[in-house]
Amino acid sequence: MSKKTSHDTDAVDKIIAQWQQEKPEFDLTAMEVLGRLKRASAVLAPKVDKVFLEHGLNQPEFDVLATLRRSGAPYCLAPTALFSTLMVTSGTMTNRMTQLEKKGLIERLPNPDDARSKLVKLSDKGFELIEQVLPHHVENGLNLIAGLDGDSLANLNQSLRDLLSALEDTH
Amino acid sequence: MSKKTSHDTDAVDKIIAQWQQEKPEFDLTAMEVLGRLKRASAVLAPKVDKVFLEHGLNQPEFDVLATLRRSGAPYCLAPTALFSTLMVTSGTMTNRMTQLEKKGLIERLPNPDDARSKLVKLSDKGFELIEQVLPHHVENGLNLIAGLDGDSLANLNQSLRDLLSALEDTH
DNA sequence: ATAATTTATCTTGAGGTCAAGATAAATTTA
DNA sequence: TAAATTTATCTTGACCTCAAGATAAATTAT
Repeated sequence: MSKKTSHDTDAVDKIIAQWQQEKPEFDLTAMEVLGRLKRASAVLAPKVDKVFLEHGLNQPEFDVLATLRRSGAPYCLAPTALFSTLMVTSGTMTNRMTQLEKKGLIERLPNPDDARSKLVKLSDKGFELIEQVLPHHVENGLNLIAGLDGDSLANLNQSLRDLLSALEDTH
Repeated sequence: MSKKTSHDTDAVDKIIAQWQQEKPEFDLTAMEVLGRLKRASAVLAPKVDKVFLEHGLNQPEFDVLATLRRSGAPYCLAPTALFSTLMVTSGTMTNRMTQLEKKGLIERLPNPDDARSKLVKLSDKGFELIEQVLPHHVENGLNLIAGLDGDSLANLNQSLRDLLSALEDTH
């Protein structure tokens, strides 16, 4: 039961130590941080999902509802706006919309400006559900990062922002 | 073409600004950093995969070969060791092994100690392939993080380690 | 030793995603 | 304006993953 004094190790340290042994000639800097990033995502994902599942949603469904909700009234976007923000293909978005419509959480309205698309709108039921889930999601997130002190958190956040803006800059 | 002076924004800043507008009563600290973590993984994944694809492998296949390779000679592990490390189910591992065996990249040997399992071993062909991919993978990783200066990188790495060891500690 | 339990893996069925191609509306060009 | 091109979405088929249940060997208890 190691206290988080300052020099705890994680699963990635062990992986890197193995590579160090087998491939001492490599610069493992990137593999280490990229491995950690991937692993952190993988470990966190199911813990985040848990809250959605308790409300009858899965992560993809939550993502759509949350995107609509945060876009502000009238909570209505074109499919292209949705799948661009969510970084999925149009086919994936079609599939999600079908599911959400089946559940009565969104409605599809004709787009007066462009007959090729139908607008996607949060239904009353969808709005109520997302309003209900959101506070639990926020709370859950705070618990998940509770193990980090303020400095670590601020560092993590800023470094990730740097990384993302560097990556997104490059197209 | 914003230079990375110091205050670049990323996609998550925009998302948080929307939530701020719609839900000013929430503490968004966690959503921000967790969102960034998820997004960074999502943006990086295909860029990492690219190298594997160029060598006829996908990410899951690479993960298996790499795990065997870094375990050291004789590059042979039980399926349980593999799927535990890789955080996937036994069924997923069965599936991956079938694919890799079909490609001749692994062999399955009887386990002298336990007849319930067959050991998974890197074939000569698998060994050669992973040796060939590895340097490109390492190089690619270094390029992907090239946008971060040394301090940011060290901070990111340590914060992620803190987070992971906190999460993994808790069972 | 034999039955009960645990451990290791495989099988099956369902779900989510993507790439590529199909449709159809909007826009541009001739 | 008619043809060509572009844009927005949907359809299809294949792939990867998981959860739950099936199988079979190893271990423990009686």
